[in-house]
Amino acid sequence: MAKVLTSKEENYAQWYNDLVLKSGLAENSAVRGSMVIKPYGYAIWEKMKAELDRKFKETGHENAYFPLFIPKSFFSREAEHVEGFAKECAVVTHYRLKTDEKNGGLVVDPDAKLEEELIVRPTSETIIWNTYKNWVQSYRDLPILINQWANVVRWEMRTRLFLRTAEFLWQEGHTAHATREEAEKETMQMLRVYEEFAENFLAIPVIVGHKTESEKFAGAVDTLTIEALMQDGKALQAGTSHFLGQNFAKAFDVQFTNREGKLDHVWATSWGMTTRMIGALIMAHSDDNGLILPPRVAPIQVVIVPIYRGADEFPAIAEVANRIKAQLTALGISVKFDDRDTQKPGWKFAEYELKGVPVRLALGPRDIENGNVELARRDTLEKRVLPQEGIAQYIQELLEEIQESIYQKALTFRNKNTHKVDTWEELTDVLENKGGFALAHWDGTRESEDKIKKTKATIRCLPLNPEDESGKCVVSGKPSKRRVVIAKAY
RNA sequence: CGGGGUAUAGCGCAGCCCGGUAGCGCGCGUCGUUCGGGACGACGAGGUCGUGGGUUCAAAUCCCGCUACCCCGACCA
Repeated sequence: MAKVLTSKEENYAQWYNDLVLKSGLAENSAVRGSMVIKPYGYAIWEKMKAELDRKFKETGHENAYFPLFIPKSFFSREAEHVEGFAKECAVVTHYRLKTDEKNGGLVVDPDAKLEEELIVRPTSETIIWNTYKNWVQSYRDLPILINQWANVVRWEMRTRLFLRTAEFLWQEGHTAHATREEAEKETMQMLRVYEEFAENFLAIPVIVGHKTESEKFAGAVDTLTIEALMQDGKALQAGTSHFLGQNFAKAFDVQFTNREGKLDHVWATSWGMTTRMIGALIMAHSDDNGLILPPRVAPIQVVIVPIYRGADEFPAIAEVANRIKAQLTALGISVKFDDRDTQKPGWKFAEYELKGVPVRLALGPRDIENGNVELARRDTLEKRVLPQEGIAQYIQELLEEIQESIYQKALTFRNKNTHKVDTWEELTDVLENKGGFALAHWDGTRESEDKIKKTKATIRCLPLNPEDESGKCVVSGKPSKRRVVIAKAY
């Protein structure tokens, strides 16, 4: 088969880019740093949304929608928050265009300058807290448990499809609580939601933990993260959950009367997951033949490809194909019978491999004669000829097996690429030569962290539930009680 | 914002050094043979060579300006 992708061994970044374009997930748009998410890519996003949304509802949350534009003054109320986002904001300064009388064409009408500039939201904490202020008077109004599905804009210098685009889609949860404990519990609960989603739905094993002081979200007291390992040995932050303390409540003056009749500021959290997760999905599982999608997130779980010579051979094949399709559909499995006569079987095989469809069935005259069907697994590329009888049931179980097998493969990869290191030399060896996660002792100081950052790697997280183990910081040699995760990251 | 590069058909590129009226592969259309791993043949359609100026009998090609995009840094979900 003619390779359409660059090999990932040869050039991982090129492989990734090729794969996104050729599998039909997305393409670069005419707008700098933005992308067009094509129907197939969007279908994956919709499946992710549906699953997460279900989990959010289960945990008591509701969806709402807040404005795209945020007045600049809102933005500047929380000092760290401004600091963190100021350098990457798109700003609306005017509201009208006019015809240029000298040269023709359109120009911004200087008379239409806004009194106060509007920021295109890079995240919605400020506009939301400005709104919540009016919703909260008493402890009886709490908690507020709201999520929003939206687009946000961050004017990044360099962009990459799905991983870092100027505009991206995400969900952002923003909750308000009467007590610190409750807000902390919420932060942890949502982190666990993401963890479960990544591992069980996307089959991506993740390490959960706290960000360091310097890596946490601008304006947060504590940032929790899920960190995934990609096949090139780089880490990817795949979801975050922040405990915001009373920072935003104080900045936006959100107070309530508690049970004791005293005024207090509310406690806040925010948490988010983005279309970057699609990038993670691609880089965690796929190979040189294309995407490998875990069945739970695959928009098409089974494709049926007919093989026939003359048009007279087709009806008998179509009859069996449609029967199998109906049986699978009845089991809740999404099936496509690709009966186009404009592409040939070999072309279709390659195309669905590129698109990562977990199971492919091929039906030809030979199979019709023998009552068989050829089944091919995308993840292992293994092919088997099986009886048509009972095939739907078999596939239902097989899809579960594939889901698990993809997860196990990713887990094995991560374990193989996670190295305990005890000296600076061992750390730099992992970062420069081996790739993957380095587990190292760190003394907890900013100085040591900065020294680690000089290697272009970062402390990805301080894992939850670490094994207590005393050791010495790989930078300073000072005593440390536990290991942290260090890696180069996207 | 610093360094480098690119702009020629829907996509990927050659042509530029050495000026002479635009080419290749893929894709696309029609017809025929094919169809169990990205088929083959024949014919055909498709380009103001990013943009503005200059040099010249003549500019995709040489010179100057502008714009956009890409890559490497700093920043980031």
